[in-house]
Amino acid sequence: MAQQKSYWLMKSEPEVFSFFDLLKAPRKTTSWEGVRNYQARNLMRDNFKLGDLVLFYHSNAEPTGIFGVCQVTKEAYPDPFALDPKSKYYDADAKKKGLNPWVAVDVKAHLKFTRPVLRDDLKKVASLSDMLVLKKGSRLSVQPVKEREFKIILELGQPVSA
DNA sequence: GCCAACGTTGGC
DNA sequence: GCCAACGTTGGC
Repeated sequence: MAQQKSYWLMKSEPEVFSFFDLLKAPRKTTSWEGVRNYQARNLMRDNFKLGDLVLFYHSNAEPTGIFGVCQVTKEAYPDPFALDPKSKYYDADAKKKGLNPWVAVDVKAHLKFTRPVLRDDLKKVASLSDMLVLKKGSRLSVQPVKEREFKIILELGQPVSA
């Protein structure tokens, strides 16, 4: 049976880590660590598959929007930062129990948009109005995206190889 | 900087 | 198990 590719959106504050940081990273790859929300974790742990494509969204920024696409290059593995007391993602409870519930994945820059698809652009497209990221109060940092939505966004972003 | 919406914590 | 209080997210 053919592997079905899934599509995702992940938020990052560009002050912390932007899509441009990812382009400059060694092998244009980063570990996506520090997710500390169960719903987001479950998506990464159970549903992220090699080759899945991820929209890279800048949140809490000026401007907010999608700047490119990355690809899953390593499926879920235990997030080492959860057990590192020096990390801001440290989870003392996980350390104490000797049980790390958190996972990371690796993603690699895949496409960069020649025109970022800003939040305001997304809001103008009626067929994207169901997107979770556009809902008021939506805080989920890892979200599923429909193939249909993904394709529309690619058209808007005019991507080139990253 | 404000504040609404959300997820988590902890007292009961 | 309820729910108020709290801390965080993130658009504006």
